[in-house]
Amino acid sequence: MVEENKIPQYKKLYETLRRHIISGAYEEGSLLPSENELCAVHNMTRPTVRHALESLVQDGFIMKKQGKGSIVRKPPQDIGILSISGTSSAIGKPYLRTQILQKPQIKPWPELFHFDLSESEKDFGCIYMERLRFVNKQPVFYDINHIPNINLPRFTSRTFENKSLFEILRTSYQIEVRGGEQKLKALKADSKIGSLLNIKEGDPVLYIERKLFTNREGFNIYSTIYFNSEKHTIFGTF
Amino acid sequence: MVEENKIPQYKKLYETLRRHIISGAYEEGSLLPSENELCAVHNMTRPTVRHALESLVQDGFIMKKQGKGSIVRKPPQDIGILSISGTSSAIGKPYLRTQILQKPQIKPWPELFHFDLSESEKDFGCIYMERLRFVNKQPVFYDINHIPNINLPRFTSRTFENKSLFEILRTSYQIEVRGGEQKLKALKADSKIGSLLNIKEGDPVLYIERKLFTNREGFNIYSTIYFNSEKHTIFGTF
DNA sequence: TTTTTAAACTTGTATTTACAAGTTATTGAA
DNA sequence: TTCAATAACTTGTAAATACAAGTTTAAAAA
Repeated sequence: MVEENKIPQYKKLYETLRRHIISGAYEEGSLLPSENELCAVHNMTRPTVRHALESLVQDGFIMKKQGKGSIVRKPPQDIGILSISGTSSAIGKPYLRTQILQKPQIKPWPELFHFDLSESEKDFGCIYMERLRFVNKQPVFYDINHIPNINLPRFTSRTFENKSLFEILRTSYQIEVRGGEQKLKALKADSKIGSLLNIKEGDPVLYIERKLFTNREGFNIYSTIYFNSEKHTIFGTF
Repeated sequence: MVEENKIPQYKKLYETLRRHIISGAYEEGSLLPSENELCAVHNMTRPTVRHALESLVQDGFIMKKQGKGSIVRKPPQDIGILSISGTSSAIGKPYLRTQILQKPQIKPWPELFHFDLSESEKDFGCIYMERLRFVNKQPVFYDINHIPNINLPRFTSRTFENKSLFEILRTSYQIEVRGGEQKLKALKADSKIGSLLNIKEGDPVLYIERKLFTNREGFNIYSTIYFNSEKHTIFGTF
């Protein structure tokens, strides 16, 4: 009878609540249904519900208070790239458009790469994609992503327009970002970056190199980001 | 019979294991005792032990692997400016020199402030200080700090040379940073910043505004940072 | 009316039990 | 000896239960 049921219950509840919070079903500062109510509604026991809520706390979607309840926190709408929680919902949807400059394609790893690769990562190729993100029709965000091509069926044929790369990895492949490291600096835009981000050559841009660890052994995501901070800032909580 | 026993068992186990890991009792990459062993040794049940281990995972002290065990991770000594920590650990200490440009002094809050202040913060004045940090005799780091003047006896007469502001707050006043929010952007250096950081006017600098929450209610630390990323980057793990 | 008390919530901690799933070492057969 | 199957580990998920502790609400007493 149970067949497609590979995803743990607490994770399904996590996804459900997360979706509801992001979509605005719960007011910021309001209370989630109590643990016992969630038990009844979703037909689980309290430890399972609490497991889901703990993940939501960890990702900054709720704050718990003993005797009170779970308070909806609604993580920053804008670019939460600096915090682990925000990475998937990096940009608030209403004002954001994502343009795929380079659809995901399988390539060998670059000769000169900013980070050291594990053997398993080297053996498999990498999936490469470039995106440009717009806020209010202004380009603010140019990112280059390298993802090891380890068991990601149909990945290159998926559509990423207005969808979070991390959301797809998490919901379709059960790959979750567990942490990472990053380097930041301010750079002068060269002609390519300048034209992509619609700023003058020589103007300052925020440059970020990131390596994101996931729950899958030897599976790291590598991103290079150029950010136009003329009218926007990168926001992060920790 | 039970009297002093206010701290939950899982927390005590967390502290014990954390202490052992930091002290070096476990080799990096080695395995912690299995959950069942920990149950037996500390006389607790597995959920309790797992609760403690989850906290250790969250804090980066171990990595768990199904079927294998809990792998000791020994988190970086210097956490870096982008995660929860003070700026003094942003860069390896040996090469860092700190110059106090403006000794801590009590002032009113600025008229125009980047962040909203709570009432209690407004009522008390603020302590203001400016620092310039050098790596290899090159200035890389200029920071402006605003701290609410709430019960910090003798704070302005302390010496901060080569000492972490956050270390003093933690050890002398029991104030710990619990989290925060920050905004980042790339800016052109104006003449003042350029001369301070020894770069040309118009060169890009990394600009950071931070609000740090502490364990004391209504006590937040506000910092503005200009970073010379010509030869250095800001590194962070999360 | 105001204050205090108690009840009815909420989340926090903890035990006990069971089985699933991944890893490693051992055993047995080729 | 070599390889494959198995057993004995490990952590992961989940249920059912109990009580502690903090918060809110409503009832009772002043």
